[in-house]
Amino acid sequence: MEIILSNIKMQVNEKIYVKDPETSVLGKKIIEQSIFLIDSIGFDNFTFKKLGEKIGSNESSIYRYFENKHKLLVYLSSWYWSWMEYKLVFSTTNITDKKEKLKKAIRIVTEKVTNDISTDHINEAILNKIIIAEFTKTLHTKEVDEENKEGFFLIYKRVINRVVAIVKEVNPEYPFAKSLVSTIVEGSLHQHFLTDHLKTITDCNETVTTTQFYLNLAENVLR
Amino acid sequence: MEIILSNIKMQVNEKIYVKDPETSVLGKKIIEQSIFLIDSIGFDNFTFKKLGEKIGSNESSIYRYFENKHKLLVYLSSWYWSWMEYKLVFSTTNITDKKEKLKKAIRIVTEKVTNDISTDHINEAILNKIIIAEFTKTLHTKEVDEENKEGFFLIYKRVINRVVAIVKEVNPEYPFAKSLVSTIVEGSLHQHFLTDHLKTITDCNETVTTTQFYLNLAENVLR
DNA sequence: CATAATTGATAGTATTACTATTATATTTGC
DNA sequence: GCAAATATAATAGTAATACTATCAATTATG
Repeated sequence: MEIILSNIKMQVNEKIYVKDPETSVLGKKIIEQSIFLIDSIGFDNFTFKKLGEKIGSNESSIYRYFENKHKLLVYLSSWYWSWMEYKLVFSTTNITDKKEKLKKAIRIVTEKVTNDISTDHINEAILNKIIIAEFTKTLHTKEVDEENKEGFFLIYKRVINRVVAIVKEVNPEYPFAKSLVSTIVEGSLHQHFLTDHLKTITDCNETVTTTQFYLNLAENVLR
Repeated sequence: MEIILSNIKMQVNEKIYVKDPETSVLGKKIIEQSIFLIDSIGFDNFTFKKLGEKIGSNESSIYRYFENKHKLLVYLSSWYWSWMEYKLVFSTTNITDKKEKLKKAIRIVTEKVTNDISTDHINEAILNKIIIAEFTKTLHTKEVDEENKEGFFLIYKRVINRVVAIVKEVNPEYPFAKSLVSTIVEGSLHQHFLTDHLKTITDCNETVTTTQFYLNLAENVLR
């Protein structure tokens, strides 16, 4: 994974940013450091002013890249799902056994990310922590419908539908493929969150993983 | 349901509010109208000033009931889950068949709420809409752990664990009862959200319901 | 009816979420 | 290598948010 992705640019919808952060040093610094800052203080407490101080730049310079912090979070999320799609496609294409293919796909989308150093300025492990803690906020706004029309969530939906296609190969008769996969993808983020914060309502931990739970679930549902 | 609950006060943790809104006319007005206002403009755009204008009261008066809008949302959520617990207990206690009991429980926690007029000043159908759109925000904060220690999410966790107990009656061998139920409860809110906003990644709609999907899921997983 | 408690009105602070302007630095194209 | 274009920094300013404090007016209760 490390070597393969190092030179590939993740595709992110142009409407999400004012100026593409990948095209300049400052832009990359904004992305790199916003990940650390959001992880440490939480998205609600995160402001462009604080980020500016952290990277030694002016608040107004950051506004030239992103309209507001919500769009920045949408950008980070899009990047994450784009990266996830890559991992998914790359590690499932050559598997001929349908069940094995699905197992691999579920592993990819439900496993916690540990240090994958595939890209220079983005720490995927910490970005994964942000997605677990904050991704839901990109969707739960009054503007979802408009932003969905603009294509802000396209990559996320594409990841889901790629897994749906694999599910349908395994069991074409199962009538809830989409709901099953969206439940697995969103649910695994939730289970990771519960493992970290509300342990009394989850069975997942370091030994029994979220991935095991969903592998078992999918197998039972699709047999 | 209507008659039974009309005189029962939902239990909400005292630490959530400054002054119990159930003890005064203004308090009840705050609860009643905040539900309508959050539903119409969204929680992110909701402010105590706007609520004050709506109910013809001063902003500062609202602060005497709730420290901030986050606590108000936690209050509404607690009330909701307390009400859900009531419905759950009431409609499952006399069912002797274990599988039927579980089916009923899943129906209760996954069905969309349509006009249940059990309480005078709280519109449960609209509160259910708020829970679908905003409940996740009560958990996804930097203060989750402290608030969890204070008992802010006790009722929610209790609802989950009541269903877990029923699951264990049906199949004591199944090793992921907690994760299954937390996935169903949280996942059903998510599926309702997808039905409303991201239809391409769900199978649930008016004819094929979220409830049917989860009934099918639970049956397959626990057989 | 007096006292206590509640609510309303006003004012004020710090922070957030921006926008606009201008000066300075850095790139790039010729 | 220099001029022109572009990017960034610094400063200032506005409106809204998220409160807190004070005091007067109203309402409840013993």
